[in-house]
Amino acid sequence: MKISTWNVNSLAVRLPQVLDWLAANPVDALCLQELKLSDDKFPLQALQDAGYHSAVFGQKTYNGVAILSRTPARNVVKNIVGFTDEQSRVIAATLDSPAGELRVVNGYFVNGQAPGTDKFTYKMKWLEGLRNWMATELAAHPNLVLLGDFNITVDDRDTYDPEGLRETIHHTTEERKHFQALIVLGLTDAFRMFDQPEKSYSWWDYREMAFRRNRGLRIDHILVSEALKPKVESCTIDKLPRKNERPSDHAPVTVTLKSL
DNA sequence: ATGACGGTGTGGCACCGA
Repeated sequence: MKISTWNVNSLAVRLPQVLDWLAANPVDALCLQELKLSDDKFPLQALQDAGYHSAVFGQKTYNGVAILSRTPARNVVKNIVGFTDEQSRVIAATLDSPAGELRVVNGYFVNGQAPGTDKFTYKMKWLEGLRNWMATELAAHPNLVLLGDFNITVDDRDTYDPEGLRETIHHTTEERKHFQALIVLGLTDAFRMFDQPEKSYSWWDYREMAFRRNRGLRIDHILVSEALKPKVESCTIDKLPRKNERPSDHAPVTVTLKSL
């Protein structure tokens, strides 16, 4: 089973690229973030023609998440249970495979702007709400992946300038503590289960030729539960779509699970 | 460097992302 995450930065603009990518990478599920469109504008038919069901939690202009899957999603939950949120940032669903079921939690984590701002405070509260809810989700679903755009670098390997960006947004001790709180629940960063190329990133600024200079961050993550850990075969970042015309600023990340 | 680029919605720009 292959599950992917991709922040597409507007599905209206990126639909052709998503369809091309799915044709080349027929994954079992693709979790999207930053749809930037309301549910009525979601390209349900085009994705169905490509062989995918869609569970959608859209929002006009900002945010918006969806789970595309080969088999229909069950028990869909929108946003963090127990945390009131005006913004469409989380969608969870259960997917079936011949070998069992998989709970997929897809999140577009809060950006947070800068430490000390209201948006940073919102990010911290949001992360606390997510952690609390994930404890319950994990108890109910042993086979679980939490994936998406975390807007957090885990450590110095995840950033092109660990010194210069120390304690700036996506690099603060406070954000990383919240990430570790998810790890403590029994989740594992699938990407770091394997040897990876140095300077592996999943996001590059559109400005200053950041992609060509590989000045990026690894902020898109796939965390797997304890029960899934022995099944993880690989976890990779696909930089190819970032080389397209009109690319998203993020690259898709894919985990492969054996015997599921 | 309060910049850059690219998205949205609005309206000839402002706001936001990371």
